[in-house]
Amino acid sequence: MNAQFKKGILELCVLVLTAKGDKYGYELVQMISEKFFIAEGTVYPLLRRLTKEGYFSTYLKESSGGPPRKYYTLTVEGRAYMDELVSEWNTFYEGVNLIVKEGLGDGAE
Amino acid sequence: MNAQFKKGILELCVLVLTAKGDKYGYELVQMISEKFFIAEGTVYPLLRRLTKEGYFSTYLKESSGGPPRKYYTLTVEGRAYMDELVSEWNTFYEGVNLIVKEGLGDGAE
DNA sequence: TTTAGTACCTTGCAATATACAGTACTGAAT
DNA sequence: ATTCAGTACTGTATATTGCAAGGTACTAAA
Repeated sequence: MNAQFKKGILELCVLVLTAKGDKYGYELVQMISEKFFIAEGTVYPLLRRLTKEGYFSTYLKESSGGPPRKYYTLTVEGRAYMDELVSEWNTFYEGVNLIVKEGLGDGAE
Repeated sequence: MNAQFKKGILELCVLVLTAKGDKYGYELVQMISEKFFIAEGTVYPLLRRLTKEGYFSTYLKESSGGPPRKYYTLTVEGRAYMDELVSEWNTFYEGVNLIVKEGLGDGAE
């Protein structure tokens, strides 16, 4: 999968995936990996950055069968930022799809 | 518009927009600008790179009302690469939309 | 002659995904 | 007992690419 496509989108992904409930890093890696390849080394720095920017708060929790997990909770600002990104994403991907349709010419232009 | 979203996608855009007929740089800038913001300084280097990589061939043509235009013609390799990118894009945006749906929970998860 | 529009080019910067390397815990297989 | 796979998090160096901001140069209208 084209690595460039993911720029900015992974941010959107981790934000929306924590919207309905706290998630830990490794769990997010697995959830996103179901849809397309993602490197572990990408997610953790991203989560740290978003936390630093105030979009997440975190807490540790013990795990049976491994080291403790760091859970990420979306803050109020995080939720607002997520809404903004989702809205931008919708505008964006629809625009791209129009261009693709226009270019490939399935009779709709 | 989030600048990161466009990484790699502008490449896809200029390729598909030349699929049905040769286009010149400024024209591509205008076509893409109808859907979302794009900086002129982004498109020209991109077109040069894709030409260097063998995906475009070019020719100059006089214009009434301005300097000569540089037209870009999609090569056979360019078309193959475009097909690949379109396919990757489709997989990608559908994956992202599933994640967004999953996260925002409109009952479909 | 000055401005707006057309049309192209170039450089430096910022953002971010990846590769790669490392730490550390648990449990099953050798 | 030890090795390995899986879980879980951290950190750094690198490559790619979009943007800002500058520039050149042509035509036509104010």
